[in-house]
Amino acid sequence: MKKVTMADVAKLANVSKSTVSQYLNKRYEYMSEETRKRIAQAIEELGYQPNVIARSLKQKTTATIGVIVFNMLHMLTTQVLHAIEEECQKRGFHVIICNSNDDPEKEKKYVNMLLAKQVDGLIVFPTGKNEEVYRHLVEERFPLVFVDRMVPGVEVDSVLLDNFKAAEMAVDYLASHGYDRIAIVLPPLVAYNVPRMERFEGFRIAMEKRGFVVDENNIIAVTPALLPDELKKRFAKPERPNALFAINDLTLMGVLRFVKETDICVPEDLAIINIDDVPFADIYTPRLTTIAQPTFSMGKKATEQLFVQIEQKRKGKPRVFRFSPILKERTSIRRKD
Amino acid sequence: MKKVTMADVAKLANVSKSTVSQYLNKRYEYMSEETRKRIAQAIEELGYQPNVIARSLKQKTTATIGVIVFNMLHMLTTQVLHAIEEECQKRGFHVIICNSNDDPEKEKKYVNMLLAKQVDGLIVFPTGKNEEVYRHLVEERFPLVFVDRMVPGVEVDSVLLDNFKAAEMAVDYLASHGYDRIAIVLPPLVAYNVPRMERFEGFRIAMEKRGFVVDENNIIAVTPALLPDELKKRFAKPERPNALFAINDLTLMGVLRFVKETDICVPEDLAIINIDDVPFADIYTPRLTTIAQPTFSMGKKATEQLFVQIEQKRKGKPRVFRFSPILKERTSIRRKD
DNA sequence: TTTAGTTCAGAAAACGTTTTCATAAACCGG
DNA sequence: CCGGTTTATGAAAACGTTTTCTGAACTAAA
Repeated sequence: MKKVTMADVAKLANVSKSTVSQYLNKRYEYMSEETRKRIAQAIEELGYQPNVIARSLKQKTTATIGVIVFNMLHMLTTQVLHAIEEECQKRGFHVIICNSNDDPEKEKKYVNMLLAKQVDGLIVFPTGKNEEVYRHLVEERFPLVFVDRMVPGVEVDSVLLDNFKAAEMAVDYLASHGYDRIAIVLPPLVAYNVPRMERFEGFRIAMEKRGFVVDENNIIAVTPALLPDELKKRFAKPERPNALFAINDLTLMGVLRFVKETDICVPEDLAIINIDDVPFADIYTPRLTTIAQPTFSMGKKATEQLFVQIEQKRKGKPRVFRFSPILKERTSIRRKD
Repeated sequence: MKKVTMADVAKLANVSKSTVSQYLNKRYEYMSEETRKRIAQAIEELGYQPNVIARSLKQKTTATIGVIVFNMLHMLTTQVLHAIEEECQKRGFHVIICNSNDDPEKEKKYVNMLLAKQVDGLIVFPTGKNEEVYRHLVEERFPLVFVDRMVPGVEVDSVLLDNFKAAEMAVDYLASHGYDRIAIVLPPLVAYNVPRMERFEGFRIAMEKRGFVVDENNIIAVTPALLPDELKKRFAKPERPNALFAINDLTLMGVLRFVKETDICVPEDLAIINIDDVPFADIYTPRLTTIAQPTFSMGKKATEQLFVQIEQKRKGKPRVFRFSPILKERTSIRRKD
């Protein structure tokens, strides 16, 4: 479709391409009112639109960043993405979004494709299983920030929830409301999933600090799909927990499904708290007390941090930004007397 | 960071750039085993990665499409986006995602920026208020498909829910379960929002077909935030509805909030059905009967259709693809005797 | 030996910008 | 009227590819 180029404009306006280029870049210093008019007119007349690709080639900058996420359907992702888009929009940047689907191979492929496409920076929700790839990026001092997860051996600016605090918050809130048999429910622990580990560790430590013992039986680490059954098994055993701490929204769903399939009353028989605010928290019965992540701030921060890297080729040591979780007090926990 | 170019490879391999280019494009026809080896070796040694921007400039194609959505946080958007990404991934294409936030000005700006960036096609969840922009695109025969909404005066391939059928489905399901005072709840009607209009029209027609009269009082058209109050007002009046049809997930939230704030029992006092499946439908009490959109298929179709346009510069008349809604029978409606 | 294909590979011209540098024209004070 | 500034513009070389064309070297047929 688009055919008209700068040369056409130049011809019509009776000036050289250089002059048109100057005009477009608003370098009006030494340009007569007259020429300016003629160029404006020519552009108008031809409906000229500069070709950004050509400009990119010359300038070695594309005003585009890449974002690779490991799960597009996750609420957290959506919300952080939203903030990233908004921040980029402000700066006239575009966002290419890629879904690694938690597959390291795909993630690797995407990193390379995006580099080939000359993106100016990368925000990654890392699978965690591509150490060499990440490391290569930092060696090349390529602008990069991690979100949600971080990767142990790799030093990169990272934006994360303060997972310890979140877990501690959960335990404290439950304990201070009189609950004493707290179980944690989470997907199986794996080393490369840092937040998961941290939440679990935070839980353990907070429990100990409170003088609670963490019964093996009260660590319910199983993939979400199997959760309802696993919980039923647990509740068939003695010393039932009277509170459940679900490590994220997905496990919360498992917990709620379990609750629904049994005749357990929340919060009378069982208190529930979880990390990740969910859209239905307010309309569920009982209203769900949750520990929200400040997703919007996190996305904003990640983008800002990426831009400081882009602008001033990385100065000091990479930093890890920990965001404070936010307790949303509702009614799935009630003072126990 | 990246410095090594085709010229470097050529030098090291002792061949010309042209030959390297041939190699990269796998045009091995007239290339000696020997040269091939040397080039491969040189590429390996230098860690060469082709610059896609340069290629794009020459080839006038970027292997990138743009997607402009009017609401990034909407579930439908997320899911369709997911499908789009997946389809593009298969074809080695990238997706630039832009959020117009239902602001026509932003949408227009984005269209132009994406064109300037030479994307190969555009999938738009249109605001509906940019007729000239859309029209310009179709005049230029630029590959374009609309999703979710369509735009009356503009002929473009569009992927939509069969909204009439969805509304009819709701009415029929309610009616066949013995409900006779059905109210529709929706945001205020506006002409540029086609699905909203269609759902409303579908509702009216289905009601008439069933011999129901649609009482003015049973058209609750108000912005979601005000819904709970508006519903309370309605329920203070006589001839209360015994069933509510919420036109989408957002209005459903309003309805549920209302329910929660009163002592109305679902489904005993009031049946609820809505368009858009929601993630908590299964764990809510009662489990929510919904009319789901086949979001994944819709995203897939949109992408496929875009690619037929990209490949064979649009042949016949644009088509509108209507996707059948899917009734998810749960328990927020129960046979009324 | 010449001729006519083959096989291979390089030179050079695009693609549409930006940017540097040169220089023409106009002005200006003495 | 003359050098020196200032003001305004253009020529041309990049940027890193792809692609077309040309031609060298080799082979096989005449």
